[in-house]
Amino acid sequence: MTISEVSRKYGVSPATLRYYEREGLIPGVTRNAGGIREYDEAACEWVGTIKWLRSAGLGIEALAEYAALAQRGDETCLQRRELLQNQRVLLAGRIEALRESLERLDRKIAYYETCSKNCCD
Amino acid sequence: MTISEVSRKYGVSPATLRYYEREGLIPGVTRNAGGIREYDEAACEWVGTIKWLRSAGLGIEALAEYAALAQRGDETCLQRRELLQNQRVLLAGRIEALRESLERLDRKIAYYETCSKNCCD
DNA sequence: GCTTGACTTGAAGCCCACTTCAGGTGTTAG
DNA sequence: CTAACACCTGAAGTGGGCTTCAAGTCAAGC
Repeated sequence: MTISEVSRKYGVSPATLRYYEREGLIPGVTRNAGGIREYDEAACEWVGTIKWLRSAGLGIEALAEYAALAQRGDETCLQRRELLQNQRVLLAGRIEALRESLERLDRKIAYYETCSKNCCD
Repeated sequence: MTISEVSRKYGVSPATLRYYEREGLIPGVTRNAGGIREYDEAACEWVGTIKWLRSAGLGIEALAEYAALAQRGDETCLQRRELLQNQRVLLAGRIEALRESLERLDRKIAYYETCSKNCCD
């Protein structure tokens, strides 16, 4: 697959794909004779994985670490699991904080609905 | 209250308080004879409100708009409510997306726990 | 042979939300 | 008198995560 095909498939811009690769997030992207990127099945799936791990809040650095571990093979399974577990804790915390903010926002909106002056804060 | 007192009370740095004020987020901060900021009760409470609205995901621009509306008085109640309702929708969407990512992350971690090769993605 | 279009690279730019800096003022303590 | 300290200002810098730019390469079509 070419970069533009992968781009279309996952909704990630070519520039971002190049950026991810530079940062070591997508192992195994090769070049053809003319120097053009060639994404094989595995590289392509990495893009998908990275995309959703990004949406789970993992930063570029954490993903680079994860990708580096994955490249070292099965012996790093435990470390990768730990990495994801740490990220899971962070994510759960963020969600909980947002959930509380949402509740508070709902209470404030409710006050605005019984619009008696400046309401709660 | 001085800036450093407000800073301590809400855990917001003096630099950030000045920044917020510059951006119009904290109406009604006055200066004493020497030009030093004087936060009255209302200004102080604004800081608290802004702090949690920030944590609810409102950006500086939205907060500036909100503050501007609030300064125009009770007649802007409806607009403020709508602003908050729009932000509520955004926040709920973000939470839902994160919740889905968390579930997916949990599934991936579970696969790592029955560690048979590279697991799901 | 020449243009077109998709690709390449390194470097610079951008947005957001601050943070840091440089230089200055005003009040208080010794 | 001066040193310390908390404050002030405008401007520049930072970090994360891209995005844009400039300049170049290559294969295909006319």
